[in-house]
Amino acid sequence: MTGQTNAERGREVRARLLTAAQELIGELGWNGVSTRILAERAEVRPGLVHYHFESLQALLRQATTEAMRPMLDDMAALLASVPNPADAVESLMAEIDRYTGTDPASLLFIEAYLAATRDPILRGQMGELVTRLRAALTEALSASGHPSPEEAAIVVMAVIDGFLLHKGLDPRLSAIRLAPMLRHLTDPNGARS
Amino acid sequence: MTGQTNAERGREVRARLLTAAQELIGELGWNGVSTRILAERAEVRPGLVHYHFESLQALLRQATTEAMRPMLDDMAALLASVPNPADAVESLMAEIDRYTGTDPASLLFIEAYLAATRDPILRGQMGELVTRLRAALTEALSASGHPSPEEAAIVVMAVIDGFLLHKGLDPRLSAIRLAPMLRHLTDPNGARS
DNA sequence: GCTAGGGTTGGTCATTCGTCCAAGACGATC
DNA sequence: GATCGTCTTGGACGAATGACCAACCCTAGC
Repeated sequence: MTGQTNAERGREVRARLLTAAQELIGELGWNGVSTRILAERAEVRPGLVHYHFESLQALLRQATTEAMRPMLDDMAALLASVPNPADAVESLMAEIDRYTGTDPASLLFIEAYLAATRDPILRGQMGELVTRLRAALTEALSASGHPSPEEAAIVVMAVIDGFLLHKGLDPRLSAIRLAPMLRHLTDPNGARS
Repeated sequence: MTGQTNAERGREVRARLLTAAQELIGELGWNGVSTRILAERAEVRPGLVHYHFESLQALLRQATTEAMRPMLDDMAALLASVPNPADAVESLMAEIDRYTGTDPASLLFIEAYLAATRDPILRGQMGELVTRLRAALTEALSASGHPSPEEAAIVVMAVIDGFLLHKGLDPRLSAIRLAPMLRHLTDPNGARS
């Protein structure tokens, strides 16, 4: 049918399985994703799962990190594109309002945090990603003259994930409404004791 | 052996199953708790699970709300016991440092948020509990003259859960270090734009 | 003393699970 | 056009799952 080579089809199956996993982790939960459901969503035979991946856990791990990395990289890029990190945080909050807290993308992140507490390998990979973004935010806050950049970075990152958690329970919550408070927190002139 | 009446033993079995569920949800994840593992932890025969509870989901729901309610009530009581809500928030942050983010108690909460996005009944019950605490915090902040009490309450609650999420990834994180920032956020004199 | 009813037991039911594997299919290389 | 390596298929394996049930135990109340 299509002029695909043998190896190309293999790569595509890999990709389909990974994106299917990214969707299903959010929809069914980390432990709710089975090899057969995964294969069905990817429109692939169940046997292929263990041909392309060492185990189901390994597949879920890879799907998670491959979903998180570009997202966090985008945030870091946003941070580097504006002179004042407080502006980056504000546009980040606006971005967050496009998620409901019950969509697969949001839930994938939360599920990943939980799975990381039970999977040392995943914990290492995620820890590196998250720590790197937090370090970038700390750096930016420090450069803008913030008196306690590391603490502010921790708070901002905690607010983002915690807010999504709560928005899943109450969809009426709005992130952009919190922007003034966070600006206050991240602005060098506002966070003095 | 013991002078237990028939109904007393039934009540005890119920209680044992509920506390076992509270432990296991955090240890294995919401979907990782099975009737047999649950019964084993509670030192009870597997058949009793479906005698005392309508379904496994119903058991997990009840275990979750019964664990959350006293915890949130304690927070509300702490809030009511001091004149300045900023003081309550600070001692709350000190309390949080007693959790590692990987202990069953912390993880039970996070798992519950996730499960609530897939179980409308649980969502309703948890939503009520969380909304009530947030309302109490909003009220207290408002009474202390905070310019935007609701937003500050949302941020504080998000920070708490989000911080636990991140602490699971990086145990070195310290909550009490964030106290000055949150005091700034919750103090009526510090949060003016 | 006897009976009614809540509590308990041990087991069964059909499904689903993760993992594995022999056999076949396919495209690239010589 | 034969051969090689990669990819794919369909099925199998033992183990675990949620739910259910008839039979049994025990105590409270008559």
